[in-house]
Amino acid sequence: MTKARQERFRARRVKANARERSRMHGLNDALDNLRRVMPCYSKTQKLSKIETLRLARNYIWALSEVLESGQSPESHGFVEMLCKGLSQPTSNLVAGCLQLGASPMMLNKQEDKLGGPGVGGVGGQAGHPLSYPSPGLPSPPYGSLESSHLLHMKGFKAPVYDNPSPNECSSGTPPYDGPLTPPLSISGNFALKQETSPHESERNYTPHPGHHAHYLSSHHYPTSTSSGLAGGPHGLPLLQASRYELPLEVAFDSFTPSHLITSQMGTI
DNA sequence: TAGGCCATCTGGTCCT
DNA sequence: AGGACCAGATGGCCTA
Repeated sequence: MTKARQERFRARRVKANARERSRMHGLNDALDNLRRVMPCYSKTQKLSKIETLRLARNYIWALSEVLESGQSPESHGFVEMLCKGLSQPTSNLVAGCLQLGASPMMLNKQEDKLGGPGVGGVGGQAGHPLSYPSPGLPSPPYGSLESSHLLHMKGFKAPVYDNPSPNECSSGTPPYDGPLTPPLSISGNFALKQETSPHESERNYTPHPGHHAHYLSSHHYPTSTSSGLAGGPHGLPLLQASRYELPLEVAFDSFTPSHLITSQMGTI
């Protein structure tokens, strides 16, 4: 191999690396967008990639069940569906989000709220990273489900998977054995216009950057006094922020489960 | 220190 | 040839 050829090869490799980085950044941006529409989203306490995908699958599945069977999204079954196959920390996180007031995580949210910019409130949709196809419709279920749609569940118990099946996967989360295909297509609900990540154009290559986000894992489990689900930091989408900023009464009044259903029905 | 999670690099494969 | 996609390897960061 001549030196010139070696240089060409090297240049090609460098170019390919840059493309690969860019591709993975795009993938991560998409994953981040997915995180934002999950029932429990926090910029500072991110779900891991795998847990995000699992929760997303469960979320679609659970919403489909709600639509098909008329089951209340406040039901225990709904929460169980959401938590199916998730790791225990994530299950507890989801359950904690859905319990709101009683949850230690919500206390953390409250703490974060105090340190936040104070944005939010009803009608904060304009700041949401996703634009809605029908501005006149009630808020989409995502972003408010965990607080408003299950907020007043009384006596709700978090489904904790203490005894995962023997064939659980290496990450410590049990394999999902439920139906993989939702009983009803709700793809329309997710046909949302994507916006380009604000960081996309300004992202520069930094080899092995430090990790700034905390991912939910067994180590980051929010029962720890120091961690927890922090919410409502600067830059939170308004709708997202509203979940943390709204007084509970407002959240109750504004986003009832029936709103969820009608919103869902309206978009189909 | 171990384990989990991540970003990046790299070579292989497939497609245009 | 070059780009997209994929999976394995590697090493860093973080927490218990």
